[in-house]
Amino acid sequence: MSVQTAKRRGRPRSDQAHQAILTAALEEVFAVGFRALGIDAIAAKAGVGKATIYRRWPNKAAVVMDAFLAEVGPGTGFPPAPRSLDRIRMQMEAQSKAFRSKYGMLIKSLLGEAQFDPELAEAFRERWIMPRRRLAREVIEEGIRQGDLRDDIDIEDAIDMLYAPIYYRLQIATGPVSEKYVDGIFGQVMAGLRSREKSSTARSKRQP
Amino acid sequence: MSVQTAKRRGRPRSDQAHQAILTAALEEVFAVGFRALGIDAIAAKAGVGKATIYRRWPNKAAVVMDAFLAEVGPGTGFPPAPRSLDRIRMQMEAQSKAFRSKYGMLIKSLLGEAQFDPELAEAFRERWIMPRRRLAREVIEEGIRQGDLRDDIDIEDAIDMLYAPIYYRLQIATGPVSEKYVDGIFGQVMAGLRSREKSSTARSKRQP
Amino acid sequence: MSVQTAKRRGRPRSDQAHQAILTAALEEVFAVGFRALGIDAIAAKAGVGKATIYRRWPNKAAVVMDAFLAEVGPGTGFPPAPRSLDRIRMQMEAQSKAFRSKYGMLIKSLLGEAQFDPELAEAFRERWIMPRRRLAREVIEEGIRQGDLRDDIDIEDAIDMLYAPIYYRLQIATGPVSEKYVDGIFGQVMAGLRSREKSSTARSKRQP
Amino acid sequence: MSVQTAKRRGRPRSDQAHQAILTAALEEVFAVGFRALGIDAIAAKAGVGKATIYRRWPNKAAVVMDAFLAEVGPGTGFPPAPRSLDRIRMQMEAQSKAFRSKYGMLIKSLLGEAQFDPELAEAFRERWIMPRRRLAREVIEEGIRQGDLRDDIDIEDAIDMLYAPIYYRLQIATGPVSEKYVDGIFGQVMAGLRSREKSSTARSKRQP
DNA sequence: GGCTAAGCGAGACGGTACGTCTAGTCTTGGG
DNA sequence: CCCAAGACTAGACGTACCGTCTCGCTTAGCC
Repeated sequence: MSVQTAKRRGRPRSDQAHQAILTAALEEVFAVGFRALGIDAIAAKAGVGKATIYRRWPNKAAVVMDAFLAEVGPGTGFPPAPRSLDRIRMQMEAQSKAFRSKYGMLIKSLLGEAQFDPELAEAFRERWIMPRRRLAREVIEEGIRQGDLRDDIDIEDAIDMLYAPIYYRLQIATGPVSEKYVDGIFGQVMAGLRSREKSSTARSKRQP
Repeated sequence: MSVQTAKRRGRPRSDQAHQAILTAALEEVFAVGFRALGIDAIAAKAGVGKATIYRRWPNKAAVVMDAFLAEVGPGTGFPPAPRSLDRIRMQMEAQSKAFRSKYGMLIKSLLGEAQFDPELAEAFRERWIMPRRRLAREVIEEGIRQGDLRDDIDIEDAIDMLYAPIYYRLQIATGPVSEKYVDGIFGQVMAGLRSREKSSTARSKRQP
Repeated sequence: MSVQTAKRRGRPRSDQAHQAILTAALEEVFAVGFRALGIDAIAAKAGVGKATIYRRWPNKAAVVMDAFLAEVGPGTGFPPAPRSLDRIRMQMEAQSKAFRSKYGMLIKSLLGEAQFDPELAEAFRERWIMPRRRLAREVIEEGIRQGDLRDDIDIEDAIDMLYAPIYYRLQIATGPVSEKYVDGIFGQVMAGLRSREKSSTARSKRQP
Repeated sequence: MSVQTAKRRGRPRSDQAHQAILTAALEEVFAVGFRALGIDAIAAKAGVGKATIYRRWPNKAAVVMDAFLAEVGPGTGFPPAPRSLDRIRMQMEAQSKAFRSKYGMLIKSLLGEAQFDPELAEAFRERWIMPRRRLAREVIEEGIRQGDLRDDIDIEDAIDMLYAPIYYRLQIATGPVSEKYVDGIFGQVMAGLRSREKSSTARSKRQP
């Protein structure tokens, strides 16, 4: 509120240029890959001076990060499901599906690059990882309230167990991030998190 | 057979240069970080021509990979423990301890870089990840034989659930890779993998 | 006629801004030199928008040219002297003195820049060089009338011989533009221009 | 002699690249002019990396200076003439002819640029100006020995009077650097430098 | 002992991207 | 129509690093 109240003087920044840059960045990164991507190429394709890019972002990783988030949106909401456990599984499957798509390469690249760029790392964490973790946390808390999950579990740890393997496979490629894999992880983790009294019902869902 | 048997003609490669390069690479990478590291700097510090490096490694990532592995050794063996579950936990704790040390940054960097370099990715997988997975697999199989773990679990998935969170936190830094964290993950995962029977009928599991 | 008579519409140009720009330009050029001088810096120091500068001058050279001329005035008139030859010498010495002052650098810079900028070259010639040449021409013509100088000399060539060496030394620095130097040039050139007859028959020269 | 005795180690600099750069620089400067000339263009045309240029010259002016001198050679020697005065005139005419050629623009540019670049200024003075001044000095001294010129003249001043006007016209363009102009200057200056006893002979040479 | 092959340190090479800079133009809201 | 502010396109600049190459030299095995 207070930040922009003092009306900025001078020519305002062009939203059109902003959008053109993000679009060009995304096209380029899909065309040539993250490493081969050059700021000059983005500027040329966007019909923009390099200075206009550097005025807004510190480096190409930040541009691509913004372009990526502008494309995939803030949080890929989930349709409600009767069983909260189903919602978790659906969430994981949606995530893994994104990883298998062309955006998987982008996430790989951004996470890889983030290992060398603390600011990018923070942006990746706060703008990509955390929104999804918060979603997951809500669903898990709902599962606890519904009695499907034990009430003594560590939710953060639970989220890690569910989602870390997906990132692990994306990055290390010990195997595909297939739907089958995700279901397997989900099932095994749930075996440890599920309430004793309901375990028979829950278990039968996927393998009747 | 023929490669090394037929004594190479000409001047043999200098082991001294080899070692100097690895040492210099490690010192440099700790001094300035992986990204800022340059082949020229390694060559200069090692008192070696650049060509001597390129004759042996394709790029700096490969050099650092070798230097790293030469330093940390092949597999950090584990002292046997009476309970196989204890061995798994000890193994995880040892791994996380390495991640917290100065080598954590190296692993972060190598895994990050591997996202852009398929050859490095394969080297990282085959020379760092897989040896440790094989170790883990042995211990888990032992746990199954001892009846501590159910015999219907997917061992690969189990390894992922145990170790992926450690890499996840190393890279995404949603929290520290502390001993407490590792124990928490271990406990929750084991809650789902452990045999229901109190390990008394362990021997009978393989012949139902 | 129409340009200024028909009262310009809209807000009139600010004389204050005009002066601020010239002052700022001169200060800057003395502070950082002509090459390092930037339009942005002038605008900032003058508290003026860049457009206000470009609305009045085509480039920085023109600004500095104007600032320079506004400072040194149109023509540095000379006090009359009994002997016209003395007036020429005095004029040369005054010129060389200006060259040794801080304005020398400005003249050097403007003349240097003029080699790349035809408009600046013309401005420099018409507004700096020519007024001084005309002054010199008058004095020489007076010398001829007085019989001190031969009446068959080429006045333009004479001016060149007298003044060119000063510019030559300013630019090429084969030696200082000292008073002694100027006197030497004056003396040698005069040796060739002076009337053979000891100025007694001066009046008779125009009717041979 | 001593400088290069300690045989340089490493790969020697390529004379071929050196030559290609100078040739390209000259072609480019004639094609687009000094100001519009870019290091990138030279590098591209020469088939050379930019670093190779910057390794040898500090900036484009230095490159063009070298290219220019390599083209016009060290000193444009003069054919001997019976009369030393004739040799001076011939020398001046040769110089002015060069100024009228395509090299005139180069000299203009280099001298203009030299006003902003002390190193270039020194190079221009020592490698272009001074060799020609030394030639002129020799001829003038010969003229004195032969008795054509007075023996009390200041030779440096005499050279300035003869040559400065040519540079003056080149730069300020108060008129063309024509042969007629040069002859005029020569004549008038000589009128002041010539020995009295021989003046009748010398004068009749050009206007019999 | 001479020959040939390969390795060695040094450092120049072509190439490419970077991020900075300046110029000159354009777009705001306000006078 | 002018003003200050500041964003805009365009493109040169000089740096840095990469991975290759070319020197003269050294170190080995083989003839």
